[in-house]
Order: sequence, then C-alpha cells, then structure tokens
Amino acid sequence: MDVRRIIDILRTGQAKEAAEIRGWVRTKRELKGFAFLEINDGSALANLQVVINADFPDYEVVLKSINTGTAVVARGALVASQGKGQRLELKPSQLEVLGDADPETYPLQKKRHSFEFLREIAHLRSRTNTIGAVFRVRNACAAAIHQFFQERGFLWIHAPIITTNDCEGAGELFNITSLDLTNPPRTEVGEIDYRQDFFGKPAYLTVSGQLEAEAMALAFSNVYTFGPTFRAENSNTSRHLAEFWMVEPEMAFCDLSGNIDLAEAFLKHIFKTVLATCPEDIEFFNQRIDKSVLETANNIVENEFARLTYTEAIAQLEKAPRQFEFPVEWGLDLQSEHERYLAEALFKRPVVVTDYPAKIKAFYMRLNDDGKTVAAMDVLAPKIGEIIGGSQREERYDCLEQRIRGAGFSPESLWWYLDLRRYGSVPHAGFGLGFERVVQFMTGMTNIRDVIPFPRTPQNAEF
RNA sequence: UCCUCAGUAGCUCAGCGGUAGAGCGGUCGGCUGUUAACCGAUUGGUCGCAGGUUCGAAUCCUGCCUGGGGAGCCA
Repeated sequence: MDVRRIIDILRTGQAKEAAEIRGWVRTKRELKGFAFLEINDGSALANLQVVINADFPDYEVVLKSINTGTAVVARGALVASQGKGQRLELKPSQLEVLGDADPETYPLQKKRHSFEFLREIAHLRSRTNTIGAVFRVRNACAAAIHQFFQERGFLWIHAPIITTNDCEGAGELFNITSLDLTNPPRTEVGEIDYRQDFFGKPAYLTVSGQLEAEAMALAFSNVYTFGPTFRAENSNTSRHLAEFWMVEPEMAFCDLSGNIDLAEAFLKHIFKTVLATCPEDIEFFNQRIDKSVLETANNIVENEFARLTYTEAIAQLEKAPRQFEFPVEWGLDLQSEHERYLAEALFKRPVVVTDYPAKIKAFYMRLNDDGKTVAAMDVLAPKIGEIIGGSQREERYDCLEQRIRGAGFSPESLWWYLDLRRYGSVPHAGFGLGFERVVQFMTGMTNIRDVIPFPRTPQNAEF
C-alpha cells in the first residue's frame, strides 16, 4: 500500500485506490454510529477526512484514544464522500495511534487562537492552519529566490557568520567569545585582553554579508548570499528580529539602474512563483488574514515600480495634502510616515527612492557627481516599509578611503575591502532584502515573529 | 530605548471597592453524513508578581515583570 501525502490525494487521488496516510488529527466528530477524523500531514492546508464506522474493530477504544493532536497512521480505501465539503475520504481498514495527545492538556483546541498565544507554544503552532500556511509560503519564497538567481547564473556564496568587522555600520553587534566571562584575562591597563580570545581580537555575529559578497562578486561577476543575520538592536516592533534571514545579491559591472532593474525583476519573480506554487495557502491568507493579499501580489507582478530620487520624494512630501509629525527637509532621512505616504497613498505600489544625501547613508555607497548624494536605493513596500536597501558601491580607491575616514572608521581595519579597489576594481552594485519581510508581504501577516519558526527578539529565545 | 494599551478559568473576554462570571475548550450523555457539527448536563480560578491604602481590593495607589500597538534603529 502506497504511503501518500495528503496534498497528493486531494489533487489526484481516485476513489477505490488504496492508500496509507500519516499525520496528526485536527478534529474528531463523533455521531451515533460513526465518527469523522480530519488528518493533516503538513503537505497542504486542507485535511483528509477519515470516516470510521461503529463496526470498526475496538471502535470505542480506538476512538477514545484519538483526539486533537494525536499522531496516526491510517490505511484503507479512498472513497467518494457522501457528504459535502470534500471530494474524497478515507475508509480505513487499519488505524494505528503512534502518539496520543491528552485532550485535557494539549494546548491547541478546535478553535481560533490568537497569534500572541501561539507564540508561547511555538513548538506546536506550526500545526495550525495559518502558521502552517506561513511556513509553506516561506519555503516557496526561499525556493523562488534560489531559482531566480540560479537561472541567471548567480553563484550562491556562503558569507561567514562570524566576523571581526565592527564597522559595517549596520546596527549593534552580538559579541562572541570563548573567554571566561566571570574572569576574563586583562591587559596591564585592566581592559579585557582579546588577544587571548579565540580569534585574537573581538569577534561578532555578522550584521551583513555584503563586504564579503563584494569580494566574491569581483571574481564571479554575479553572486548572492542567503543566510542568517544578527542585530543586537533593542528593537521591539512587528518588523524586527534579532536573528533574521537576508538575501544579498552583488553584481560586478553593474550600476544603480541595473541594480534597481534586478530588484524589481526579483520581487516580481518571487510573487509570481509563490502565487503559482501555493495557490491554496495564498487564497487562505487573502480570505482570513488580509483581504488585499491577492490584489497586492497581482499589483506587484503586473505594474512597474515607481521610481524617483530622494530630492523628488522630498518635493512630493512637501506638497502632500497631509500634515506629517516629523519634518520634511532635504538632508533629513525619510521617516516611516513619509515612506508609507509614498508607497500607500501616493503611488499605491512599491516605490524605489534613489540618490539619498551622502550624510545619511553608509560609507560604501558610491558618491554621485553632485558631491552631495550617493547612488543608493530603497524599495518601499506598502504596509511593510523598507523591504530592500541597496546601492552602487564606491569602486574608486581614493573616494572610498575618504568616506571610510569620514565615517569615523580606520582604513587599516578595512584593508582587504580597500584592496578590492586597488586590484581590478570595477563598478558594482547590490542590495539586501529582508527575507521575513517578503514573507510578511506575501502573506499579509502583520507581525514578523509569526513568519519565522522560532523568533529571536529582546528577552525571547525560548525555543 | 521612548509613548500607549493590556495581564481574571486551558483559550477569548466581561466584572472596576462588598459572595469570582460568560462563551469556547475539556469531561459525561444524546443524535444515521458531520465538517468552527448540533442539543443537554458538568468541570474549571494564587484575578501577572511584590508592597501600600481600606472594616473590606480582581477593582484604588506605587514599583517590577510579561505581552500587544505605535515610534526610533533598520532588513
């Protein structure tokens, strides 16, 4: 008897076929002479209904041992359902309980739970409809990302997770050490002696693989990273995690405009692919989580992204028929409310803002000819805000060295990064995409903690 | 980190100085096709923690902890 995944039975199963399924009981409904089970194995949003008649061997005992959450194996014949709501159902000849679940204590009930509660049982929440759908979509997004780059000849490179660069300028870092924190070695002046630490100097968890990706791009032309990233910011929002996944393509022989083209094609590919691979899950999100999920996705696939410079964005904000809490002035960074106005009210689609003032952007971004702005780009998505941030990189040695000093860093500590400009430097560009934010965007889930299996946030790393 | 709201039954919440409540869930019973099944009964509590005010505190005050929403930082 073939072991079948439930998604396969629901899509292509035929009556009279024999099948074995393995999964977890979502609900049990008992009537006078028979009972219904709904089994889910994670392959699909939908369950497979199993019907047991009272003449089943040990009917009462078997039924008593099966409750919401029980792991079961059912073998039998697929039959056309007599009831409404499903095409096929399983009439088991054998029903085996692998692991029971005490209904008195099993936390998942046959009812809606709040996402806040489900976060407290993160080890079980993937067995719910919504969270289950989230992680199928998350997987589909990841696969679509690899597919996009692989089809275009990008190398997936594995940037280090441990770094000794403390000057990437992207937020607070987590220290890592093998020193005894209760009694660390000290220098003569009483400071912690990192020369005796594992790497002989302070080390951190990476906040970005970009600098390493640039080095690899200057050998392979087109590369991307896709891996975990860490920020020790004390951020308590629905859009931030201490550990999250980031995608960072980097392209040699590419300028800002090519970079934007790639970012747009990239987002379109992800949405198009996931719409095709997870239609049931996306439909579920559209009905139950956010009624605009499908519309938003189609909007992204079908329409050009709006593009404007920072200077133009400031002009648009100045003539906006709305009062902003924060000032709008050339030279100041855009606030959340400004970004939301541009993406949600003015353009109603993703907006790419380019050429920001040099003073508010990172040292590695290429200085424009005006001497005031850099070749930066942010892709602002409705509801989520900044989903992509990128730039053309400064490829001119002298300019880069000057910007490193200007940012208060020492060129010596970035010697290898500067070396890339000394030997065979070429114009190059890239961007970073917050993977969880894409999943949020796709699913309409409002809290980023619900789109990663085990979220890490300040004061929370339980699982 | 700042602003703001909230912590009462397994879950979602009502009660806001005077005997601790509802719906759902669980349990038991009923029901020949259910599908958030339905109907009846029943079970269930350190009212987040620690102080204080009061004859009396879930309720008022103070501090702390935890969670939500918003902001900052950013992806």
